[in-house]
Amino acid sequence: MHLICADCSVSYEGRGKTNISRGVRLIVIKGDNSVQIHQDKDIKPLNYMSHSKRLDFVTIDGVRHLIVEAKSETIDVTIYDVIFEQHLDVEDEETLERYGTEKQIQEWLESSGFDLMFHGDVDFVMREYQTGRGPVDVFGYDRHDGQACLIEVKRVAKKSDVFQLIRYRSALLEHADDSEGSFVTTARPDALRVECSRVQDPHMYLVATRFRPNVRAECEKFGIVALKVPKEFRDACV
Amino acid sequence: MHLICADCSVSYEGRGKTNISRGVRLIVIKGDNSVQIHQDKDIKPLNYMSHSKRLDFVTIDGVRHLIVEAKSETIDVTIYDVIFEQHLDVEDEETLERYGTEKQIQEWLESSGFDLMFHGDVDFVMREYQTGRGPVDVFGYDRHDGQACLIEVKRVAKKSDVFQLIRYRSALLEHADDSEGSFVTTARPDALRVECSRVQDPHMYLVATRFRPNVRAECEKFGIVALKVPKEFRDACV
DNA sequence: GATTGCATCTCGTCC
DNA sequence: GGACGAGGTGCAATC
Repeated sequence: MHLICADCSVSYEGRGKTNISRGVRLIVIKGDNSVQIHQDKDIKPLNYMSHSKRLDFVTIDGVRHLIVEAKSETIDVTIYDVIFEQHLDVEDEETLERYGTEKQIQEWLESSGFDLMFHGDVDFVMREYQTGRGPVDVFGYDRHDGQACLIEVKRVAKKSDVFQLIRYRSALLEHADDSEGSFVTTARPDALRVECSRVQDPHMYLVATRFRPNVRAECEKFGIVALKVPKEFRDACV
Repeated sequence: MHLICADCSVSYEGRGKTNISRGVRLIVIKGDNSVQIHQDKDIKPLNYMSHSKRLDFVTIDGVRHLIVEAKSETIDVTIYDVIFEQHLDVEDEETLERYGTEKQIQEWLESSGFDLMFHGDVDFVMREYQTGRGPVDVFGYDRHDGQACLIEVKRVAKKSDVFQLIRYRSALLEHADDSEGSFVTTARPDALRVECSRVQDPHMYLVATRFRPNVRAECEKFGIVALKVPKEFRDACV
């Protein structure tokens, strides 16, 4: 890792186009050739480049430049004065362990949380079921009336997730008109089938650890059941 | 700005939950009390905190900890060994100037680009018109048939933008059923009106500097006109 | 290599 | 302070 604190100006051109005039910033050049230029505030760097092809220090008209180039992108750092410079040996093979992600909620539902979540009313069928207008996170069916259950899983539920569920529902109904036989089978050895004739009014569920304000109300408006992930999940996440 | 290169382990709990075991990393503490912990790869920090309320170095059982706390979030950095430490005076008031943003495309359309973009077929009415299911970026009306024009502006057009336009269209049609008089007026001094009776089949436009693959095809399927922002805009962006 | 969708998204902006 | 949406989003998983 190469740290430079310098009085510099930066210009970028590529996917977008930016300029910053002269100022003192921290330049971090990492072992993977990624570069980031930080101000003394915010998490995000002012400028950056993740997969640079070239990385050169050149001198133009007696002024030092750091030129970072990638496929169709360039950063030009004009370095007027170096205040501090340091090379560091930062060896670290560890990877971040995450808990409580959306994927883990889905896995927990599939492996053990389903009955707790739906009180035994819904059977798990499969994940990532293709509705015809994008895949719904979890597909189930109702034990009582045999209706299809569209279950969207989110860490934080937003209003747009409500609309997404509605889109899935209408796509499913369109699909039901077209096809003759039954939905879904491959995911389970027992070839659980949901008869098309019974997919007249798919149930919709929005499962999340947190609901943004108004989202529960929005759910109610469209007949979507909003369910909070119980603490049993969090406990299962070590 | 406070830089520490240290052998450390990090645990975070709050919005999510993460752990990283021992390794050598760079810790950056900025003047706004934000903290980030970097490996020697990637742009994004391994862990971070943007608006911390407290920031303490404490010693527990002879081991130094950096505790960073925000409202319902905590990072605990266990510091086993400091390899390098430095305080830097990074003063920089400059802000990033961006060019070619979505907002700038909208402004360019409104101020001068509209006729170039729509060949004089569409009149500009207003920006951020409320369709009833979210605001469309630009609202216009067709000079020839008087139909409402829903114009979505994107830097990069994705498939979901197509669906968004369709949602706006159906919301507009619902709205047209409900109301009696006319749409929109306040934005222009000449009180340009679009009669409800004429909003039977709103035109849809997707304006972007770049289209993801398949998006143009998707537009065609739903009768949306896909328009590329001309180079005149980029020239106007200095 | 291109695409898709999550994220402790971050960050501005507008209410 | 919350909500909403853009982003040079970054990044991993998937095809």
